[in-house]
Amino acid sequence: MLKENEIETAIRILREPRTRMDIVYLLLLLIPIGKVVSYSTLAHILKTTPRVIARYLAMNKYAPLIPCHRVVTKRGELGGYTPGGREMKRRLLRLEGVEVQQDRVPTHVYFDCQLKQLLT
DNA sequence: CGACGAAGTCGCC
DNA sequence: GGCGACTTCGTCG
Repeated sequence: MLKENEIETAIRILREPRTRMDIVYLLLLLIPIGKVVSYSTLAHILKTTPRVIARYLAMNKYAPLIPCHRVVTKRGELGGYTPGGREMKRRLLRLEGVEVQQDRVPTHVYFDCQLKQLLT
């Protein structure tokens, strides 16, 4: 169950995204359960670099309300996760049905192409 | 304002 | 598969 202030935050972001960070959060909400996207693609969409996307996600105080665990490396590695670390990230992904082996995700769970198409 | 450093990526070996 | 260079911008001084 969400806390009241979390709900308020979510609604605020949905109604009026104020920062580039908010935009990233909105994009994350488009990812279906069981799929992932790469830092690289998000960076491409926002015309910035993967490093910056990672920064935005790291600042995400609302995890896992904002599903930043669905963002992984372009080459199939898990990438980081701030509170809880890789352990937590792997667990969250598995809960959503993503098969993770040796901290890597298979290429067929990537949602990158569809996400780009949604935005054209 | 200037400097710092980070949840990545690419090219080279 | 490991290593170094490069990138961008929120935060801190």
